[in-house]
Amino acid sequence: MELARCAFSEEDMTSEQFLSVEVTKNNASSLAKGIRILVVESDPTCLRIVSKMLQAFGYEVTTATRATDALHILWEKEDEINLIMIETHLPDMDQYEIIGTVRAMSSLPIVADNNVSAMLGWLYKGAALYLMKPIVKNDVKNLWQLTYRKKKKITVSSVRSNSFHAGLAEENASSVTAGIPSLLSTTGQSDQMGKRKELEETDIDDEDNDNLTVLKKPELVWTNELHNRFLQAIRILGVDGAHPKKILQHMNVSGLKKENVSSHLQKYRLSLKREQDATQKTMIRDHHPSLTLNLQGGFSQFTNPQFFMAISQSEHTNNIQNYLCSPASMHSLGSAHSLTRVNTNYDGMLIPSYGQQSKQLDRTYPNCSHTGIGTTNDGNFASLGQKGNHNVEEHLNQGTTFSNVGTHGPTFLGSSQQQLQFPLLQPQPLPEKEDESDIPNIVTEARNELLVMKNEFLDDPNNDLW
DNA sequence: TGTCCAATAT
DNA sequence: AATATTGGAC
Repeated sequence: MELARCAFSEEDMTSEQFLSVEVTKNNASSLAKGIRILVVESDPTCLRIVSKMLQAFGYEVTTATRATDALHILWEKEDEINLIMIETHLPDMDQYEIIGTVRAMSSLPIVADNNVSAMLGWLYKGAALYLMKPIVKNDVKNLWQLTYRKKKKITVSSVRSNSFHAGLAEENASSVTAGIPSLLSTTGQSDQMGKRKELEETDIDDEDNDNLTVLKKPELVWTNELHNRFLQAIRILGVDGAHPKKILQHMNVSGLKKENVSSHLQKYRLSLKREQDATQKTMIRDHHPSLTLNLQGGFSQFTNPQFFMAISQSEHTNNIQNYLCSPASMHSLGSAHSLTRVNTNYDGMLIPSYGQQSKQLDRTYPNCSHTGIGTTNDGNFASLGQKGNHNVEEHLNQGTTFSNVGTHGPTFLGSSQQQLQFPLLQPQPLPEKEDESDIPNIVTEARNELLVMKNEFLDDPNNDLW
């Protein structure tokens, strides 16, 4: 199940077991989708292994076993390729000749691999990244990031799994990150850990050593606000008509995806069923089988502890957690994602709202709503389809229809970071100016940065996840 | 094609 | 436990 380590070393190469590893889609990163890598590798077995490894992450692969083939492919269809991965010592061409040629033909990022001997030379000649054999999965996991930097100068970076961090840290520091130190300290442990780990882990297989938080997008948290909307939608649609798509529409929450609803719905139905069963048993036991019916069409969910529970403290905590933990760590390659922002809102929310009484919570919401950074203003982003890339918090659209339903002002969607800003559907009287003045420059900076980043990073239509 | 949903993965 | 993802049925 687990994607096995793939290796180039001689021992490993002979072990066919690597080739029999089952690759499931769960292993694949959606970020890698649509990215085609030209793999140039003289050893067929290596080629096979690497291809498989790449594909496991969702990359598309084009292969070549000779330098000449590679050049040919590059010549013919460079536009279909997003990245070149190339063995440094190909039999049919001098190593520096080939990188020189490739570099001259194309500006695609080059990832080289082999032993340490050629590393400096290749980096100097323009390789974006140098991987040491044996290559492990983490080496390859985030290659997609390189493809988003076409327009930038190629940063020299090197070696092994940590290479992403190593090479790119500088850039980060210089640009965006600088303004927002506090945040990074929360999220960006990886930079500091780097050196320590390097010493200890050296060559040991780094299992799932995910410093690369990068790929993980925070889970949606079904806050009570969200859940209430969900319930309300079901109430309106009726139990039978309540399908994910419609529920989604009725909930009218920006950034919420159908999958989110589906998943929640599944859980919801389970809970319904559980309760139904329970009641049935009770009835049977009590010899009142006829009463069983009521539950089906009714709103029995309200009696279910899981789904009824109106308010809990957890919501606030979750929101906050999502914020602080969310991948500011994107630092690996892009500058942009370091922008996670901290708002006075959240600080404010954090402390007081933890009371056990529900009413208190209600009161805290209005606060958030106007302190909140709320919306992303650029409508452009909607065009990104499902993958918005905002670091800007999103808030619930205030459903005009349901505003009476226990909703007290806008709520922030838990996993704001990579959520798309859907066009706002309802009147949104935002005191934007107020917001901006409340929030220090950081936010403004962040917004600007966001724009920059949008161009650099998000322009790519293949961008799948953010 | 897209939606839905049960099963399964994380 | 909660949420996300997958793959098959429609």
